[in-house]
Amino acid sequence: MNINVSPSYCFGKKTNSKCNFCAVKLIAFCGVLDDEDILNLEAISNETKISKGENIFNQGDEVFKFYNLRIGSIKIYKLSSDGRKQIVGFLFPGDFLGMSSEEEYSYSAEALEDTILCSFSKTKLENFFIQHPIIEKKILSITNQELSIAQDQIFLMGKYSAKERVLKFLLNISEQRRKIGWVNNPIKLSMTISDVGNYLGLTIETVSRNLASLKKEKIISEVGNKNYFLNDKDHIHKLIET
Amino acid sequence: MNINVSPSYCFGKKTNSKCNFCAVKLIAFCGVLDDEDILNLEAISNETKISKGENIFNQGDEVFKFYNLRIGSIKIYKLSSDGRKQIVGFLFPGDFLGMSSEEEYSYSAEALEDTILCSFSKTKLENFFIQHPIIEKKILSITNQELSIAQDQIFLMGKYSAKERVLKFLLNISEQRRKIGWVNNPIKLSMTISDVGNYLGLTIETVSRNLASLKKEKIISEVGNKNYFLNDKDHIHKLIET
DNA sequence: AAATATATTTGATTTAAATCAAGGAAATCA
DNA sequence: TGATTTCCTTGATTTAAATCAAATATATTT
Repeated sequence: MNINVSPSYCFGKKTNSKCNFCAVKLIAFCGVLDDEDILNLEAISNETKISKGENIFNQGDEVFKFYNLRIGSIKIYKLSSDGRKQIVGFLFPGDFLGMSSEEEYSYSAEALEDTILCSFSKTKLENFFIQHPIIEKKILSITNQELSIAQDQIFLMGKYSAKERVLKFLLNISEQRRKIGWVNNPIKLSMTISDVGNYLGLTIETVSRNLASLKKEKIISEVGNKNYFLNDKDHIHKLIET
Repeated sequence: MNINVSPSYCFGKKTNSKCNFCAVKLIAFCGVLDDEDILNLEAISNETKISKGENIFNQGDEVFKFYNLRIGSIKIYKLSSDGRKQIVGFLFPGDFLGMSSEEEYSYSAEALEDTILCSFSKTKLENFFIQHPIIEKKILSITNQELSIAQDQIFLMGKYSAKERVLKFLLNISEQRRKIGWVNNPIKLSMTISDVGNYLGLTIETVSRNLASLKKEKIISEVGNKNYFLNDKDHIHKLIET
């Protein structure tokens, strides 16, 4: 018996649970479970650590695992057979990762910084879904959210100018930080300008020039390297109609 | 008792079922249900007819209904507050429509031709999901497929030239026709060139010019108005790396 | 079937962003 | 700590696609 555990946290099995003290518990897919069920989920989860620049999985690999991002950030991208690469999303703490409509992952996932994930065997988590329909419902809701984000990105690439894209990107990152309860202004970017450009359908040079011009117009400030402050969010929101 | 029903189709309740004779049954979300469950689904479904140019619902409307497209085709699009419009997808027979991660529809849906849908009250269909987990699983799979299609579109808009976009669009339509068991070459387009351009992030003129140039190069032929024949699919697939 | 409206094509010109090029700043490595 | 690599910025030039413009074809209405 562990006598070092603070009595105030000592309620039955909860004591041994990492999940109940997890920083992303409330924002992640597992947040819909009660304390007992979360222990059952924890029983089938493992910790996976990925170093900056390493891939979690590659497009075309057979789907064996699903992941939940706990610490760090990830870019997901698609490759064409002639070597062109398109980043289709960035993932942050709390985000779920790895589900596909096919037997293979439809994109690759690379850590933008040293990253820690919860990993689940595909079959075990799918069985867990059957026992706990609430979590499958939550995954469906998350997938619909991702679809909506992807459709917004199609809008951006079809209708926004380079300057609007860059500004919208900064707003999106800021909004994402707010949602997970982080400081959302200024925002320190974990991805390179090259990644930002790739994601937005622009070249590095165009992103750099537009960031420079936004700084010149005092719409944003750079406070430390790749750390951007959005000076007047209301004004910025008016610049980008949604 | 209906004595006019052909005996060979006369197995219990199935007799009265429209669903069991539905042309899109096998490709639609309801195709995973057995004959008995499909009758239960039919009991909560209604037929909705929409004329060409009419909207099924609008972006921002509260979600009251889900739909399954039976006959016709639909464009789904997003509007920004300054009036810009971006088509984010086209839907065809068998496609499911109307689910959102929010309380409101995140896009508008307009019929490209006279269209017939099965409609379901949101709450009734969600209750049906609880009784029939297999169908919720199917909806999750469909949503993941849609996400993958949206990510492919992001790739197209970020990395493909105008000519590649137009050719890929024709290939996609052809592939979609094949999947639902229709003639997939030639393909008669139900959307305008303006819609195609909007969807691909191009102007009408650019689409028209590129179709003309593909015709000149004998890669495609136009056999009747907006009816395109893909002359050598193997060759075309080599032109567009995936 | 003619009249009107809508959709498409083709040409001339412009332009936003890409490409080419080179120097400077950060990050990583030895 | 200095060396090396990777990343970012800024300038000059090019280019693919947009825009502007007008004619033609198709669809819809009367």
